[in-house]
Amino acid sequence: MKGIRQLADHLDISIGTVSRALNGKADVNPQTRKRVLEAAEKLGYVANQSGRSLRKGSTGVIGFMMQTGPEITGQGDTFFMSVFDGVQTVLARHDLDLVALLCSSSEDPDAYLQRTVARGFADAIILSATRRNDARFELLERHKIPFISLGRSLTDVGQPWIDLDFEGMAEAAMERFILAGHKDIGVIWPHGDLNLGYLFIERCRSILAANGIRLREENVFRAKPSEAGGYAVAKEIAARPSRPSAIALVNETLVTGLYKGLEDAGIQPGRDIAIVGRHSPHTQFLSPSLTGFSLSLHELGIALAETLLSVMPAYRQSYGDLRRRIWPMVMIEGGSG
Amino acid sequence: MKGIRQLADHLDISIGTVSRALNGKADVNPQTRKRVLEAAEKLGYVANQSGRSLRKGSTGVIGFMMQTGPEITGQGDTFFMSVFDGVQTVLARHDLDLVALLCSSSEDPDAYLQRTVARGFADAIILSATRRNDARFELLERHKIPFISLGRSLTDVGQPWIDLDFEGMAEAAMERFILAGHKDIGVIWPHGDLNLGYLFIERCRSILAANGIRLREENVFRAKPSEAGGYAVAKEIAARPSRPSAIALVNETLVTGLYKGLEDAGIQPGRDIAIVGRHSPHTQFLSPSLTGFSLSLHELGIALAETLLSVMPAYRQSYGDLRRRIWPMVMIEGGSG
DNA sequence: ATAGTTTCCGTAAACGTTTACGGTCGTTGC
DNA sequence: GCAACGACCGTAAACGTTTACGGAAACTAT
Repeated sequence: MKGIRQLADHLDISIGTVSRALNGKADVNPQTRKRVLEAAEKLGYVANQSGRSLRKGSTGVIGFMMQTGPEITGQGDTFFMSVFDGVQTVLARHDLDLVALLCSSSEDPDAYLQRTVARGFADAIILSATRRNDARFELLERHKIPFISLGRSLTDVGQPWIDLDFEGMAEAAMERFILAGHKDIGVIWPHGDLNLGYLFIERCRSILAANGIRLREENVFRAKPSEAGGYAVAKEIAARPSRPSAIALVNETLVTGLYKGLEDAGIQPGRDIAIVGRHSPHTQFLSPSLTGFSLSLHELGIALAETLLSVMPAYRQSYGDLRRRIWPMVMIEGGSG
Repeated sequence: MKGIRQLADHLDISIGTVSRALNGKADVNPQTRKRVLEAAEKLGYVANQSGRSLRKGSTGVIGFMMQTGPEITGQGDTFFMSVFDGVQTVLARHDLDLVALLCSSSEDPDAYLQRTVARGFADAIILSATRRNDARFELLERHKIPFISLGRSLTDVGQPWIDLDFEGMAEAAMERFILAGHKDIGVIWPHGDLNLGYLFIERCRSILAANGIRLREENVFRAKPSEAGGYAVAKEIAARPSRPSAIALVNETLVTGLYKGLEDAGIQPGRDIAIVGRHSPHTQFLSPSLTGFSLSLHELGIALAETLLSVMPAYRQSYGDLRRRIWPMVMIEGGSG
């Protein structure tokens, strides 16, 4: 089945009527509509995307931009797959499709985004891996394409965002450490320019300061957001003449490597060093069990989708004024700290 | 910058010339081409995707279909992100973009694919999570859209594929077990209808049979491809009056849960039960270290891209006749079996 | 100087839709 | 019996590109 032309010829009616029938417009005889629908189904006709979006000016696809490569910046990828699933449950109700816009690790994210939005590929976009200063925000604002971000940035063009409560996490972790009597506290700061790292570190620093404790610079460990990164930090800690008695981290992939590295050095998590981190499917079987923060990724996805729709003119009225949300996480107590 | 029309008016030349200049056609004055290119750059003009692909009949995008949801079917975690990165290094050379076509776990994969290909969304498609019998193959064949698959299927329409060497893995694992004197051997078969499970199990069975050992049915454990799935298998094993002395598995996400579950039951991997599995970033810090199979995901991605291009008419001549490949994995000896 | 050739550029058609507009026919209201 | 109206459908323009075609210069060869 080539196009609407063939379908119309086959039914011996005009393409206008066929189009109207297919799109559920009002002024078409119920009976002819039925004929059209059945024929389309039988012949497997689906409207060509290019023609349709050329005419309508919209594509019906929502893009979720993410970076590829062996090190997922900031999150693991079961993370995204679960979030996507939540996003789609909402989008499907509006006949919108979600695709992942994959930016190669060897390409500049800003240039990539520039290219794909100028091409008119997606009607709206969800950004992830937001950086401290993120030029993508201004780019999308300039192009007037609706978007939201998973994560805040210092760059602010007024768009809504949802961000995990890294600051609340920092507070809870630090207070827990302080209450337990720790004086020498360390923090792992994932490599890269992701804003979440800054948010976390700065809040840790201020909470400690408020309690008369100084976060010493040598206790701020930079690490790649991967198992190997966590392992490297453990080695570094082990090599210190004096090591922190507690450590907090924000990236869920680091923690397994960290555990292993510490154990290899004879340092037992929970006994010799307290650890507070993030939960993921990979952390559930650590021993001692991890004290960490957890959230429902599916629900996060739903919230992202709803927030995005709230900034899309065509859907704005159905969804209220969802602006910015700090997404809460719950702490699950374990034996690690 | 709206369209080519505005750009042409701004330069005071015709849109035809602008288009030719932009697309690197021969008959355009080098000087005007320079002018056009510079103006396009300055004004941020990029050709509209819908108009372009409507006219050309091709979109310049390659789709990689995958399922979303908390359980990545068949592969874990950073697997796909690394593969994508490899794919993109090749595609970028041809100005092709890769997007992930995300099929929600609540949607039928066949229907999803039907919809997206009929819409003319992508020029070519890479399929993953291939099932034992996979109707998607016939669908794409019928629509005459170039595609390959990561994984074989009983359904065969002649398209190229690349598949990990699960059978070689089965052979190596079984022979290793046999050589070590194991008589009671178990296998973990991931849930679902993925073909790789069948390939693995059947080859295990035949190798054992050739050595006079019968794979007992109660030693074939079905498990979800997740950490929790591995843990559940361990519990099941532990509950047995007599348990297998060796176990092989094909999914890399299972193994951490399996380790943990066994240890919780006082069964030590490597000492009380031999384990052979798959390597991934998450398995690198297990102790005892895993005896498992490993591969370069980046190179796999490159191979996938080249194979796909070899079935696309526009690129066929640049890439030879890449047909079907069993992708080798290397075994890394560890302490687990 | 003329014919032939090359270089460059403009014109217009085509790709597959959607939709504003207008037209036909039958029905209703007076 | 006529006007007004509603229900339905066909026509054609428009969306932003690419590209086949032809034509106007400028250049070359005779």
